[in-house]
Amino acid sequence: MAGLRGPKATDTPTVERSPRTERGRKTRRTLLDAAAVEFGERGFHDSSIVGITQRAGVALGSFYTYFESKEALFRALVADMSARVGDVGAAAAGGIDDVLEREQAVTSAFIAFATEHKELYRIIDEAEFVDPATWRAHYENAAGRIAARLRTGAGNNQVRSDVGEVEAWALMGMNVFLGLRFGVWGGDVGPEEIGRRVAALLREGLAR
Amino acid sequence: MAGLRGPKATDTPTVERSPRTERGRKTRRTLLDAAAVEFGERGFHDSSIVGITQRAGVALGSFYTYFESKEALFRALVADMSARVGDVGAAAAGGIDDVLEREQAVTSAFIAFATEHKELYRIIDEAEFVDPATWRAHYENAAGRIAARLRTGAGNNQVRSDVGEVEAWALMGMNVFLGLRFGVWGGDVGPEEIGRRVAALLREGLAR
Amino acid sequence: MAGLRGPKATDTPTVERSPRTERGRKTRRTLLDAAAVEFGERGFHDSSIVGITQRAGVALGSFYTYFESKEALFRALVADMSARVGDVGAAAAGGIDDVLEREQAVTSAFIAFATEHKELYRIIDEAEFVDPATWRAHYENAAGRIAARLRTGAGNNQVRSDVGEVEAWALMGMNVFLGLRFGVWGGDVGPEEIGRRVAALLREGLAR
Amino acid sequence: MAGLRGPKATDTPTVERSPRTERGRKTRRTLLDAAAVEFGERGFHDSSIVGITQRAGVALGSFYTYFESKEALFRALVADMSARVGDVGAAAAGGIDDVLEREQAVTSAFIAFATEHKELYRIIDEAEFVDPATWRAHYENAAGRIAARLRTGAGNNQVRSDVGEVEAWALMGMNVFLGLRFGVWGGDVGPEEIGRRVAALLREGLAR
DNA sequence: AATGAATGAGTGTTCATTCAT
DNA sequence: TATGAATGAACACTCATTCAT
Repeated sequence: MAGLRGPKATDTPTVERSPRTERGRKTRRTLLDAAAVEFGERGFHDSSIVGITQRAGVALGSFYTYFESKEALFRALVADMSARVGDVGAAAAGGIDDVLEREQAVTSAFIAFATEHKELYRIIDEAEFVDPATWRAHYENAAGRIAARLRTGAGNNQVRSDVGEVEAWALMGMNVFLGLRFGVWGGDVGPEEIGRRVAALLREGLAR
Repeated sequence: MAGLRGPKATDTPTVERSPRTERGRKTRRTLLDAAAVEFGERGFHDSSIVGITQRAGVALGSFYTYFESKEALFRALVADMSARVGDVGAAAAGGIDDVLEREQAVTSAFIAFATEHKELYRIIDEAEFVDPATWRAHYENAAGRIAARLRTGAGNNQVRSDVGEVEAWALMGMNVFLGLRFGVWGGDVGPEEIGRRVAALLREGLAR
Repeated sequence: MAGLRGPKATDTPTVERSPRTERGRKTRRTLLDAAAVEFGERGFHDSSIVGITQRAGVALGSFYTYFESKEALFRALVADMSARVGDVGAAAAGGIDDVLEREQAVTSAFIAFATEHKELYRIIDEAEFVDPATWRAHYENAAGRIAARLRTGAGNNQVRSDVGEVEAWALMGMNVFLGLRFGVWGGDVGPEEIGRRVAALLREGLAR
Repeated sequence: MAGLRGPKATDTPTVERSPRTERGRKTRRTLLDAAAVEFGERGFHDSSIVGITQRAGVALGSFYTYFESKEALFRALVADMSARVGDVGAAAAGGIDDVLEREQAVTSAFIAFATEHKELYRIIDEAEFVDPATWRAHYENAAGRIAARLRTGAGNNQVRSDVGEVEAWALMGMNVFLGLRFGVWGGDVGPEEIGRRVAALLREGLAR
């Protein structure tokens, strides 16, 4: 990422900055949580390290004991969020055999998660600009997981045999936008209802 | 938006600084085009006015003859993109009576447009952070147009009578993500095929 | 040079920052002079850009209109000083045929120059740490010029035929240290007298 | 020296923090050696306490058990180097009665020492900026020792009676620059040969 | 309209030093 | 003595914006 301010970077090899004591682990966690709030509220560029450390009740300099840079912190947060979203989906899907029921459960769970974590979108979305590679990987992985779930169904003769990557991306797009509209922004339609409607769409389309 | 730099910001409401002469109109256009490229390549924050004016072959100071601020320029670009996307949809939909055929045409047209304008997403997506109100309005409008199109169909008894906002957002999500995956990123599936598959999904769902 | 503070450097290619207007040229000169004083008084690391611009009566940001970095400014200054020392020597040597008379003139002129420009040593000496390549080149060039002058004499049978690089460096060392002791630090022995004594040493050694 | 960072600096006069145990003495030595390498490689300002303690395999905090500050450590190193250079000269001069033979021996020994200790110059030279008083004292002492040696010769009628401080500084300058050029930088002329040539210069000058 | 020099608030990062354990 | 987490002052550098010409 270009355009950062300040003088040259040193050649010093990047040393792992993992805390060695329990106290250290706690401080690192505090910083991560404060950062999630700050980034969620103000976005990456309008967030500042001072702001984050003040929120965390930690000295400015302590930040660099735990993270290499503002970007590195952001990346850590994106990875965290990405993994949590994946977990939510996996948990919701677990143990359901019917493809469409399964997707209904995943959609509902995801909407619920977005409702609870309004900062999710601000962080994942901004990764497009701050850490494009990770951002792209996030969606490719998610689409891959959806495709895999659908394929399981295809093997079982539950969905049309030509269902593939296009449908996976379509389904992901639905979930993401419904999560934005009815999760993050809020509204009168709840996660359950959204799940049901997506499932209906997948089951029979929109046609009368 | 916080975090702006530089001398006092005026509170004067943004009046379009419209050029009076032909030469002026040309300069303004040059700047807009340069900005689209710069923002598309580097994002809002890593783009600079100097960069844009250099690309445009215009003196730094001249920028402020045409735009009130960096943000104002960005807003102009977002509005432009947003309108063009709307136009593309309207043009594609025009004159088609069958709901699903119509959506198929819109999807194909949109994917084709995204393929041609890779900077589209970088600009619309970043509006979430630079100009959230406009960004939200962009999607609300788009969803509204989709809902209206579907409703036309509902009135005609072509789609289920309970199809509403949820389905509109779902459809918009599909289009957006398919445009990203198969338009911007590129791939072996063309706009026509994508349109056909979305239409199939809308027509009969995924179930066998 | 490692260890500078601040974020990453941009990839932006180094554009020449030469002033295009007369006003600009004047500002650049003001900055250079202020820098010579600041670096001379406090050394490179304890000098600050704010300090330099304040001395120059110029805004902080203006600095970067003329110099790429603190280091670049320092390099410019070293080059300037180095060239001036060379000029002083050349001017003093010009037109004198006798080798030893010539060196006497150079030594006197150099001591006088050092007396007038106390910041000379602080700047050249610190280049060893800030810009080692230039620093080394400075001395290699100076030694080369001395060797050339002596060789002229050797060709004329004025000095021993085995006089070479070793003697050039020895002579340079004398001049530098005498310039420090009797020029910069000051004292009761003037440039003329120093020149005479060095010439005496070169003419007949120290032996009785 | 200005520009120090970190929490309040004590004004307590520098008391040597001498280790009480054998283990402590060893740690202190390790730190000194690591510092000589680090300062030699990177210079004072680009060296860091973390870097030094890491090289030494010692915890950061332990540093302050042995040295009051980064500067105090540097001063200790300068003093050490300065003393060693003096010892080398004294050892080389010991027992030689003839003035010029004696200086020849000193020069050769010094060049050899510089060849072996490339960090010598980086440390002494940087003292000009970090600890100017010590730096000046170092050269004044060295010049004083040379003057004393020459005076012994003058008393013995071996050198001209007017030989004094100027000649001492001239000789010191030769040695220092020859040590840099042929010792630290290296080259094809060895210490012995350098000594011989300096002696020749002192004995009869350069004139044919 | 055009030019480009001038302005200065803002911020990421470094690192010597302190201190609780 | 040893450890390593915590502290915060200091500073180089960026760039949107203004303004004299």
